[in-house]
Amino acid sequence: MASTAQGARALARDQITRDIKAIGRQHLADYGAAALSLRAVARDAGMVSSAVYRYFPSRDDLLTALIVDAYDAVGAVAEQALDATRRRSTSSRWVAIGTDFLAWARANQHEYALLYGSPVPGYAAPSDTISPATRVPFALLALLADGVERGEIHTATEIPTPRTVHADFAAVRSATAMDIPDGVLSRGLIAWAQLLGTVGLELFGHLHNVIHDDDAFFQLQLQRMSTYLVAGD
Amino acid sequence: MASTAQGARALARDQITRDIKAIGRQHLADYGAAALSLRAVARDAGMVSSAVYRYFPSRDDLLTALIVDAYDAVGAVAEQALDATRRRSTSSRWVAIGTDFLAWARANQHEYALLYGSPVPGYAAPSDTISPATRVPFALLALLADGVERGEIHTATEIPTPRTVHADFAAVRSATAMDIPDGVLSRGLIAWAQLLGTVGLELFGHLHNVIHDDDAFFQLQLQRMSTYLVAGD
DNA sequence: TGTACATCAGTGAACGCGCGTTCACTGATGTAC
DNA sequence: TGTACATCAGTGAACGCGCGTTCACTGATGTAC
Repeated sequence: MASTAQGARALARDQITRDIKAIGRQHLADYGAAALSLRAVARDAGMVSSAVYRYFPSRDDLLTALIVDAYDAVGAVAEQALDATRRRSTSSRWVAIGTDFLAWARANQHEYALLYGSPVPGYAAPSDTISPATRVPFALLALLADGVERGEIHTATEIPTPRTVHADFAAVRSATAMDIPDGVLSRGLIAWAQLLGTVGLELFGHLHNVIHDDDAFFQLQLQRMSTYLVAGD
Repeated sequence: MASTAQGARALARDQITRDIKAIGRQHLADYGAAALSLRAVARDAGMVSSAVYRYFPSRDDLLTALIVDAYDAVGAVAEQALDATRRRSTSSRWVAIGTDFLAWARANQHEYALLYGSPVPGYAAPSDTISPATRVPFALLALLADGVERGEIHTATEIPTPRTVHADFAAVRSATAMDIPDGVLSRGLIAWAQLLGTVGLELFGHLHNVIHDDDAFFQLQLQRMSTYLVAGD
């Protein structure tokens, strides 16, 4: 109960805050982040524009709230995929996470662009967004740590990690308390970049007229990447 | 000479067109694509806003011209890297192209975002942009074809290509007249996506406070990817 | 070489638009005694 | 249970802003004879 269920006024406030965010999300989906306007949201919410200021102190705060929600949504998708596949091989878990990630991105194109595309001009993400932003990468790291522990991931490597990068990787290990060797982290970041890159290629239209069966293509690439992730160097 | 050197009026027209584009490019770099405004460009060009309409029929046409220029610029970078490394191994050529590509992206962040980031809201790229957009991918395909011909790229694969994707890949082969096997094309697209993904991760700030030596990190990832590209499956 | 006309770059005012944000206000809901 | 006051959601008007685009115009540059 704590802070959730207080007076009727507080309940109404929470509800309307949610409504405004929902409308904002819809506007994001319809027109994109740069076009998100408090006045338009207010219109759709059936209130006068100044009323929205009772809920969000500025346009950017609304945008921040939407970004946080989006990071949480896609983070939950990744975590859930990780959970649901606990019994499967590391490589097939990678494919599963990637598939769900793409599905979310397709269903929420503008939110995806907001999180992983070019930054919104004039908007500087505040620190509130940092922690939710780590949920997906964290889930991927957990997958790697799991795979290493199970002995499913090839850990030896012939490619040396530069000293400075080794230090950064070591910091990741201690910050997450996950014991993932340099080579595996490097390969993991390749796979993560490849996932983002492929989703971007599809969503932003760079595969138009080149790849026609997007699903089959994406599966093939995920498959290949997952093999590399567990067995490559 | 043809159409380049005509009367003085035509020369002046070309020059001012170039000036306007240069200022537009600067505005892109300073404020981003969504903030590109004809009025602001006109101000900086020392003309009244309506005068710009003598050179570009609308804001979107100016944006299109900038996009075409940017695709041509980065395309030239890739082609030049390909040319300059003709004597080197396929894997080191990949690293070279990737390095130059990143350098261009860093030096032209907003242009990079314009080409490979999220689409500009409300702007639909006209067909004029298609052909310049293919220059980088085409250079990469040429690298792959070269590598295959020289026998430097491992062509066998244990991962089957779905029928529909095979058809798309076959279309690429016949459109480009380059004989690149399915598996190599698939790996090439992984590498291309990985390159875009990694550049995006860096430019859009997702490696902040995680990776500190960006150059070393990028080199490591390029290195690893190039090994996979020529020798992986 | 000189004149008459056509072309074209650039001007300045105006159009209508939507935006973020502020502010004094009204009236309903909640709280303390 | 009832009254007095405080809190707060929502109103409506206003501010100043920058934008894309149009239009009738002026004056300079180019072209045809």
